[in-house]
Amino acid sequence: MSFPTCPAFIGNVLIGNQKKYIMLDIKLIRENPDFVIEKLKLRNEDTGIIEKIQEIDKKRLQVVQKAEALKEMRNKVSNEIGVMKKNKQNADDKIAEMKNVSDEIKTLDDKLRDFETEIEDYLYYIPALPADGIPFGKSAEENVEVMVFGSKANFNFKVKDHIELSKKLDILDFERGAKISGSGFPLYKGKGAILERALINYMLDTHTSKGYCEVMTPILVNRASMEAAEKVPKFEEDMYHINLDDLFAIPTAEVPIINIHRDEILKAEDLPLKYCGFTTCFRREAGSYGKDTKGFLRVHQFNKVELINFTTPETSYEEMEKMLKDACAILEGLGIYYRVIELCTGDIGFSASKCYDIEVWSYAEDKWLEASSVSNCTDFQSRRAKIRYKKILDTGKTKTELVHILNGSGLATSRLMVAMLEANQTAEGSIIVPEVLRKYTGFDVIE
RNA sequence: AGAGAGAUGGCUGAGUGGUUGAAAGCGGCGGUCUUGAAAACCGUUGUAGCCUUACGGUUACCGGGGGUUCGAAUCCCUCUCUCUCUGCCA
Repeated sequence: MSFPTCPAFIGNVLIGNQKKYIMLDIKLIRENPDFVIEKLKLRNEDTGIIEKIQEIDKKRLQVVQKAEALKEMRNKVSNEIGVMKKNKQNADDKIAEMKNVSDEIKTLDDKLRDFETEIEDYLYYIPALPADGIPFGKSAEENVEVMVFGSKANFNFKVKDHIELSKKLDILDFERGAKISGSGFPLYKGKGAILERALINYMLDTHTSKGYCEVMTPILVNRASMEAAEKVPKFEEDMYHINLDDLFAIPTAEVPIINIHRDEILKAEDLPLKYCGFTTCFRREAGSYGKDTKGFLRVHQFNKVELINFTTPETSYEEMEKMLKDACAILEGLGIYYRVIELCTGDIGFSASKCYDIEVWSYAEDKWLEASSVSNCTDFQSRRAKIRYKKILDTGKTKTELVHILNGSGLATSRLMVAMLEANQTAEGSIIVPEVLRKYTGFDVIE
């Protein structure tokens, strides 16, 4: 999904959110602010927010120390009171004294909570720091093409777009989908529905054969899961939401799959932990205006196979390359002309440190369409979702450390369907089914 | 959906206001014994902050949040989840 760019820091305007969202490690800001500022500059972020955080953090620490010293006294004296009472001694003086101390502690704790909320509210607007070596750039125009697979086909007839093709073959019905639910809710029919099912099965079989554990997850999730996956409240208006039960329709399987291990400590020997899962995905696409809205190009409901990898910090970038290959393998199997681009610092998603996009060629639109996004979110999501693992140190001791989380679409069927229908059309307007799908469809051609 | 019961360390499970961060057992780790292993015995064994060069000290955590109290695993409120019975249902 696309993330809006981080809003600039403007005084207290952004403050006041009650929720707690720790995204960037406060320790990193505490210990190495220059590094953080340097990295944020690459993302064209206002870095004034860092100094503000440091300032509050200092005040916070003073309050913490004062409160803890008082608590130490309270604990000691309270124990003494207990002993005195046991010995039938009068402890009224001490109790009165401790009452005052307790009140003071309460005041300090309130203050502390305010500081922490304030810090977290600032942190909430700081995106993940870009990884080393990411191409610098301000916008999507400065993304870098990494590789191209295949070559553009030459058609000796005028190519039809996927809408025209599917209408003629009666495999997709956007009008009736709109009647049932609204625009952007496609209806698959006959061989169209079978082709969709074939694609999903082909993708799942391919991934599971490479060691991904297939999961079938809930597609309505609670608020806590959405928060852990960094989707809410920042993108709340992009979600379908069921008020009565406070449940969200997932925008991607990334949400439920990441939440499989929320608040868990994983075993080091289980990493990398790889999942693939098919789900239907729902996106309100609020504010996407009229851009790319034809047919399948932008829909509210679509099907997607998602790849998720929980791994160690040492191996996450290596694993990312593997995940990219796994996603590419699907397109290569289908014989689709595609390219991989590496997103520049100005275009990477909010929670990612590095991101590749896979784009498929649309002959009708005469342009590349984004079909997949493979991201390394490092510890950004795991910090909020509290997903850690026991790291075994050289000394033999263990240390609990945040895992790195990678996600990649492998892939969404809608854009893929656009590219596939267009690329496999014949002069007569029928569709040749790619070889790898035939064992799933049971037919070779749609005509 | 209604009625009842419950949620404690890696696991089982004690603990109902005062040195309880938490008995006991299991498991894990280290050791003694053994040619080796088992058994037995002895010791050790949670996480996260903060202070300290270190030794160490200290705070918080018994499902989540809030409250009462000098003091809460223990009392009160609230939320979530689990189990049993009843109802409904693909």
